[in-house]
Amino acid sequence: MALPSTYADPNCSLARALEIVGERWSLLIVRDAFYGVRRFGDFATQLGIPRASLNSRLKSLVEEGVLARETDAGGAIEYQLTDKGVALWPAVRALMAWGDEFYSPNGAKRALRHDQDGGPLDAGGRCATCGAVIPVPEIQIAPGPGFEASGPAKDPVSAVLNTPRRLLQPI
Amino acid sequence: MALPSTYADPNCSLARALEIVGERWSLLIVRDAFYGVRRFGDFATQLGIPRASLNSRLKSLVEEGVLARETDAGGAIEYQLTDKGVALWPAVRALMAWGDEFYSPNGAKRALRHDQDGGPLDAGGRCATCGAVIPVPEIQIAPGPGFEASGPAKDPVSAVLNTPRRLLQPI
DNA sequence: CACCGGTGGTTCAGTGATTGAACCGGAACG
DNA sequence: CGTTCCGGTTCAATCACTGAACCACCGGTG
Repeated sequence: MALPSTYADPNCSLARALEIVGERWSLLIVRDAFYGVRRFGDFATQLGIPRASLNSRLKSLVEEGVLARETDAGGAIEYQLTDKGVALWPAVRALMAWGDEFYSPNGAKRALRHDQDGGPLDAGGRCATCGAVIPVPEIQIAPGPGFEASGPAKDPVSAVLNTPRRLLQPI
Repeated sequence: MALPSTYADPNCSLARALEIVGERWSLLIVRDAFYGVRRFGDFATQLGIPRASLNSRLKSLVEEGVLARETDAGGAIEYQLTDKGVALWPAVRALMAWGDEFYSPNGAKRALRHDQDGGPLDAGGRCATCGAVIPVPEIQIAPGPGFEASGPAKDPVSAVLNTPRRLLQPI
């Protein structure tokens, strides 16, 4: 989306939201951030996105306050979801659910569970066991019935990502 | 998004979903379809989208089965949401809610209610009065507290759209 | 200090998509 | 007939994305 002329409609929050996360790659970067990816190089290899595009997207996501760019103890740069970024989870989940429903005949590619009690999450993000809406850090993600294993993982990062783990847990 | 090389990741339903509705304008077209817009010209003036782009998007959405292109009794062409298109509602609602939360300080720009009993809908699409998850055709949409009236409506279509009405109800 | 690998980031030409404005053609109307 | 409405197309100009090579910094190591 062009920065100069945007979607314009001042009374549509969807248009506003899409100005931020509607560009190519943006939501996939956010998804990876939910999965625990934090490093520039990991985003690049994981998504297969050109480094120039990745840099531009990270920059705009940081500007908009969806991601925070931080230097960790070892001096390495880390991109982490802010609260505003984490608030995108329902949208990400809804789109994933739609993709699962219409393009994954064998069931969800990723199964979501409540990490505390193991209950599966319904379409609304509610745990079937305890009935509560589960906060993001307590959500466990694992390969689901529709997952298609493509041989042993190519790179170490996706190997880790295809293992059951909690959202936001750093790699 | 390019048709040739896509997001690739075969195990991510988000990537799959974004291949369909992730292109510029696509989700806004779907939103307008929820609002009841059905005609080519109405989409064009309502969204301010170039007609060539609109045509290309409508074509791909029809190909993907999100919209259906039909000729009505009077011979006019109408684009309507299919069941698959209507299934995008939770994603659209989630993104609208995110936009409202972070970019509309005075509250939601559009208020959602259960048409049957007038109960407001929560973030999960549940009616506060009857407690049920409300099906799309029973959802009423109206200007909310964050709505910014910009003088009398310019064109008759947006005039109608800024009036309380049910989703999917043709203009 | 010279060298080295890892990592975040930049540059740049080539390609493809988006834009806006003008144009096309059929159908309904007078 | 001439006009208007409407879905759709054409086209040049612009803009964004891509891929591959390159750069700069940093912390070791010899």
